[in-house]
Amino acid sequence: MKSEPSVYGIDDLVRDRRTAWDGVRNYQVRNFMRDAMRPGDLAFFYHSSCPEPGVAGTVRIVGAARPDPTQFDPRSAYHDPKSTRDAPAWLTVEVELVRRYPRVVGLAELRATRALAGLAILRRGNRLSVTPVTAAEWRAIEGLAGRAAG
DNA sequence: GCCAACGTTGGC
DNA sequence: GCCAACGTTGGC
Repeated sequence: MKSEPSVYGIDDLVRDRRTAWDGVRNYQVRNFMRDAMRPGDLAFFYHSSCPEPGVAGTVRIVGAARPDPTQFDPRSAYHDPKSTRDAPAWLTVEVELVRRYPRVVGLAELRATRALAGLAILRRGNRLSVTPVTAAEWRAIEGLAGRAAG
């Protein structure tokens, strides 16, 4: 799950412990949250569009997808005037912090790891803010996170 | 700031 | 339904 740390980063989640993953305005990602994510599932927290892009930690999904309240809020940057409460266009899931990594596992390191050659987020042109991770990819990244940099 | 890539929009 | 224009994303 990608987020820009200048908007909401892992340190914000350390403070909040849990948060609504709101503001998703992409249909593929909405469907993924609705159909593929389940309470108890684990996910990586990825920092994007920042000086040090990479995996910053892990989170757990703690609730089923529900309508994203920000779509109804005219004051929100995520307001969607076309969406109605009868037929909400956008969903959010709740996540809680599992672990903040001692260091960010950087993009270059991810790319240099053979076990991550197929990682969705590394694919050219990938723009989805939520993408699937295989069990093997999960283990590989956790392994990198537990290792000293270099 | 640049650029590639992709999703969305809207005219036809 | 096609497709060009446009907006957004995200690494560099």
